[in-house]
Amino acid sequence: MGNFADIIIDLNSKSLDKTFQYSVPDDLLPLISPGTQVVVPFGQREIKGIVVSLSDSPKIDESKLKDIKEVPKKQKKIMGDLLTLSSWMKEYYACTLNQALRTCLPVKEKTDRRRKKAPEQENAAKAPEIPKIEPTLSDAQQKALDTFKSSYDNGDRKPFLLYGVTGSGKTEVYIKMIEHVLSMGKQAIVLIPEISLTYQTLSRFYSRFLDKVAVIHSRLSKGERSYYFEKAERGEVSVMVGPRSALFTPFPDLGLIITDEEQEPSYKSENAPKYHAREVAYERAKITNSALVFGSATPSLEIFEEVRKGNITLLSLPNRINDRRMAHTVIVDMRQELKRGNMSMLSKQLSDALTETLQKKEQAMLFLNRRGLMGFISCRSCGHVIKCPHCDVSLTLHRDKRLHCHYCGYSTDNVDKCPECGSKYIGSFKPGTEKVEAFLKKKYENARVLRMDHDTTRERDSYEKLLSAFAAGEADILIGTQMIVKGHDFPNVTLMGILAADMSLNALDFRSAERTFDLITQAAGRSGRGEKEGVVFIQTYRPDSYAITAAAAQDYEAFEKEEAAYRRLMSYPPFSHMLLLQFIGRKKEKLMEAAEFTFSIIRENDPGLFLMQPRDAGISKIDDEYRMAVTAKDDDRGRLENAAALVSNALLTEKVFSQTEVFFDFDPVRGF
DNA sequence: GGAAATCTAAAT
DNA sequence: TTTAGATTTCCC
Repeated sequence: MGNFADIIIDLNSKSLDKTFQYSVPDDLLPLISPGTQVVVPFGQREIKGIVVSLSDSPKIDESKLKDIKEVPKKQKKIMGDLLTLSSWMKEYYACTLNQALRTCLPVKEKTDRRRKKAPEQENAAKAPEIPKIEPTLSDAQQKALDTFKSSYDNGDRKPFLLYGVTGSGKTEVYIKMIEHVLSMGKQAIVLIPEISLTYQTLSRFYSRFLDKVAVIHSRLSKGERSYYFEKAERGEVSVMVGPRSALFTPFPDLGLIITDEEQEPSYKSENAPKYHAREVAYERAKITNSALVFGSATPSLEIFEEVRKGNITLLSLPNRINDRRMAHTVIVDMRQELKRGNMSMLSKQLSDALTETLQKKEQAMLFLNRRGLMGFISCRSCGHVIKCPHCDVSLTLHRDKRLHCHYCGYSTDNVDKCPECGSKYIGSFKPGTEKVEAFLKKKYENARVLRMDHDTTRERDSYEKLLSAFAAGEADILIGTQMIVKGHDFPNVTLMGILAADMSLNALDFRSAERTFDLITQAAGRSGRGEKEGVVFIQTYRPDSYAITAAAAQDYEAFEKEEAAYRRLMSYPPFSHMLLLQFIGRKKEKLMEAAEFTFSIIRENDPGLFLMQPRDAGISKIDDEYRMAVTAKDDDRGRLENAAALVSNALLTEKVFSQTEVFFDFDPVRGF
């Protein structure tokens, strides 16, 4: 019985997206079932694989079958529900089964010998420090919790959206929801966007769940992550908090998945399968009969549309706890500033407010989503822009007096004359965080300025160090990119300046308004979280755009209404589905042939499908690789899955694809 | 993903 | 005709 095993080989190739059959030696028989990781001979060498099914008969000539070599001691057996989830991902995202399995089994089995300290001791050390406060819930919080509980107890598994402004106490509601499912002997997963894994949020989970909670984040080594997953599997922890990969925690009896800040783009995976944690959470909850909760202050249009259709139950937390007021917001029209002769990056209003804030010994945050000194060097005579020789992007000047590419890491000396026409009138435009930092240090001599961006947070723990230094009042101004706007709670911050609010608005991407609204709203939420009232200045060249005005008014519904109308008109998600076929390769001509071929076979197979002609990607070259795209749209996602499957099969047989890599991205969240 | 097998073209 | 280099084919 079951002497033959169908195995997926753990090699990343489209041509290996099928099972290979092996015979199971008698001594290994009791160890093997679907989901077991094994080592098998494959070609000349030995490769890992995963058993997906067992059978009693060989499907090819038995003499050709090889034996399974071994079942590794430290073996990662994939849970039954994750195996089901993998097959779903394969179809839904048009990836190989191996890619799906790797995603669901994200930890390589190589245990890190150099683990510095046993992670559970960290927890134990942290927990007692923090008083176990159980705040009494507000009426709205209590109501949300009661609705969840009764629905859960009734076995109703309709998902929830916990919709509450920043500071309305969502975390406390999550904690109570988790306690409820834990009391039933189940386990819970809490997804948080990478960037908002702050000490403040985490310490609340630690103090309430003590050693029952584990936290994973990208700074952990493979071994540490593996260690927590094993604890989860053995039932030693019951709550897993982490970024999208935490979704695949192998809990034996999962009962609840919470996705906080569900609108965050970091929930979308960048590599195949390009899955969205929101969708996978939906599916895993369905498979395991778990409850599902999304949380947001600015819900994605996807989730809000589901609420509107009645597929998701809305739980509202309309007010900040202690009825603390939202900050006062001011839109500053930078075109007027320019007219008045103010060429500076700070408007008169913002710089006056900053002076006042510093005088009052309060703190200020300035948000600018561009790092470096200057994001653009161009010639005033001929208009030539200095670009990266390997990428289709302009170079950024940094403080080391060199020009850097933010995409491939290339750098070169700054220029003093135009390399095209030789003119010495070569200018720099678009200041970045470094420039603002330098400017502030000069203008406000006595102010202590901290900068937080990709460049100042490279080292391990530097992120936490910067934040805790600012929280401790060791600086007066924090200037930073989007990593400063999420989730942090600095009670002494009373001023937030958003220096270039339309930057994300100008991205050539149908989600740019949504992203802009979200960033501004989040940023605005940083100011005035303590006793003192806060103020927010939004500097923009497009003061009338609805993303800006709605964010300034902290009016989600107004924004959602406008944006939904636009998306509906253009048949963009969530009112339609989109398939973005991405072509990447070193040979431009080959790429074009592949894209054109793809276009024609889809067109031939489904003539009625909305399909756009092949085009260059928004960034047409990165790291010497050219990029092209073909886009399809349809209400019926299945129709797009069919198109993807068609292309996927063609990849195996058609040699036009030989020099080109093709990626499938359904309902993309960022430009390409 | 990598080794072996097969194809391709240009050097002898 | 040889041979290195590029491309394709297998792998249970």
